[in-house]
Amino acid sequence: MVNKSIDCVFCENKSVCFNELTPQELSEINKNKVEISYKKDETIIKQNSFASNIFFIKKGLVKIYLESKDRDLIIEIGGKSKMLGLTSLNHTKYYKFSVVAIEDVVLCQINIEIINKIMLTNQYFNNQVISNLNTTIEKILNKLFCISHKQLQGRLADALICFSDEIYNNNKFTLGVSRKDLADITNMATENVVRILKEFNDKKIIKLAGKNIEIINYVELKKLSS
Amino acid sequence: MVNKSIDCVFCENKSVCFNELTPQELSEINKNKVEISYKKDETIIKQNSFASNIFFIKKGLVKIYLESKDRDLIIEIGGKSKMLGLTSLNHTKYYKFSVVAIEDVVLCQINIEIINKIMLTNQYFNNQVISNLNTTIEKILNKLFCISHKQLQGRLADALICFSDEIYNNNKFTLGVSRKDLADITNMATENVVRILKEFNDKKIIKLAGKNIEIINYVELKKLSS
DNA sequence: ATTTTTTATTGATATATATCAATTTTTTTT
DNA sequence: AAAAAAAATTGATATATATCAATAAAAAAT
Repeated sequence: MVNKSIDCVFCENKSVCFNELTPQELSEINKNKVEISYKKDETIIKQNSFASNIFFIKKGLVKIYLESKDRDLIIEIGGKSKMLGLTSLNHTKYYKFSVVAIEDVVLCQINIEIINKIMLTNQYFNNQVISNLNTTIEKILNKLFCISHKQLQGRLADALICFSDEIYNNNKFTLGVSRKDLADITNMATENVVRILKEFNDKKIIKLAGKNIEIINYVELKKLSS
Repeated sequence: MVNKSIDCVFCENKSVCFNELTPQELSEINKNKVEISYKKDETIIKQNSFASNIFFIKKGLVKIYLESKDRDLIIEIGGKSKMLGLTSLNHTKYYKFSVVAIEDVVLCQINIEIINKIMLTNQYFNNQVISNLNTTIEKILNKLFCISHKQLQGRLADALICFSDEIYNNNKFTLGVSRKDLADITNMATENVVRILKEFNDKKIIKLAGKNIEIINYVELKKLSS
C-alpha cells in the first residue's frame, strides 16, 4: 500500500545515514522515494528477485532470512532505521535473502541509482553506507560463531538477549515471532525451542507465558550464552 | 621480513581495485606501502589487535579465522589478490579475526588512512572496496548456510570443491592445511574429517594420498554438497 | 459459537556427530 | 640416523540434537 508520504526534509525517522545530506540531496531522495505500508506476514523482499531498490524501515519489525527447500535460516530481526538491500550496491543484481514483515511495517523505498549517485557526491553518506556494510559483516560473523560453537541453550540465550537488548529494549516483551521462527533464528528444532524455553522458565531465568517473556535472571542468561 | 619492494606503478600483481588509479594516486600508495614476506605459520593479523593497515596478498595462501578458547573457525582460505582488513574501514578499531600464513606469503601493507583518502578521490576505487565488502558478506552468508543446513559429507564436499575451483584451480592438488584445519573449516571433529575423506576415497569420489587429493567424480561431489 | 486449521507442547526414539583411547604414520628435532 | 613430538588414523562409546507421533492449546475461518 502506497502512502501519502511526508517530505524527507521534515521526516523524523531519518537514519543517521541521511543526517549530513544537503537540502538538495534530501530533496532528490524525496523525489525518488515512495513510502509503503506492509501488513504482518507480507513479503517485502523475495530472495533471488531483481535488486533495484534500497529499503529503509520507518516502523515495525521484519525478519531477514535465507530460504531453502527444507528450511529457512533467519539472519536478523530488523526494526526501525534498518536499511535493506545495501548488499546489492554496485555488485549483485539479485537480493540474496528474503524479508517478511512480522509486524505492520512502514518503509521508504529508494531507487538504488539515487543511492549510488549520492554516495558519489556526499562523502559522509558514503562512509555511512560502508559502516553499515561492516556492521552487517560483524553481525553475520557473530551469528556464524554462535551457531557453530554454542549448544542449544547458549544459542537460545543469545536470541533472548538480542530480543531484550536490541529489538524490544526491554527485559519484558511480547515475542513477535513463532516458536518455529525462534528455531530458524537459532538453527534448532522447534521442539527443542519449546523444551529449552520451559527449562529456562523452570530455572527461573525467564518468566514464560506463551509469547510473553520476561527475563528475570539476565546474568545467568549471559552465562549460558558464553 | 621487509622486502626491497617494487614500485606499485610497475607491479604485476595489482588487484583490480587499483586498476583505475591515477599515476599520482598509485605513487601515493607506493610511498605509503611496505612489502613484507611471511614464512609458513607466521601470524599476519592477530584478532583484537589495533587495525591500522590494509593488507594485499601478492603471493601465497593464508587462513582467516575466528579464535576462541576451545576452538577456531576458519572463515576463508585467501590467496593472491585477497585484501584483508577492509572490514575495519571507518568503523571498528580492531581486527575481528586472525590471519596466519599457510604457505610462504608476500603481501603489501598500506596504511588505512591512505586507503580512506583515495576512496574519497577515486570513485572507481571506492566502488571496488564496496564490491569487495559485499563479496565478503555473500561468502559468509554462504558459509553460514552451509554449516547450519548441511551434514558432514556435504560440508566436506563443499570444502573440497572450494579448494579445487577457487584456491588451487586444479582438480588435483596438495592440500596446504592439516586435517585439523579442514575440521575448523567445516566445523566438525578432526576424526570425522579423516573418516569422511576415507569414505570419499573408497567410493572413488576422490583419490587420496595423505595431503595429495585428486577429485575424480566431481559430479558426485557436487551432489553430496547439495 | 462452532468448526477447522495452525501452532505449541510433551514424551519416546532414532541418528548424526563428538569424544575418548589407542595405534600408526609423518614430521621435526637432536 | 635416532629420538621425540606432532599429526593422522581407527574403532568403541557417549551425547547432543533431530525426528516422529500424539495431544493440547491457540488462532482463524465459517
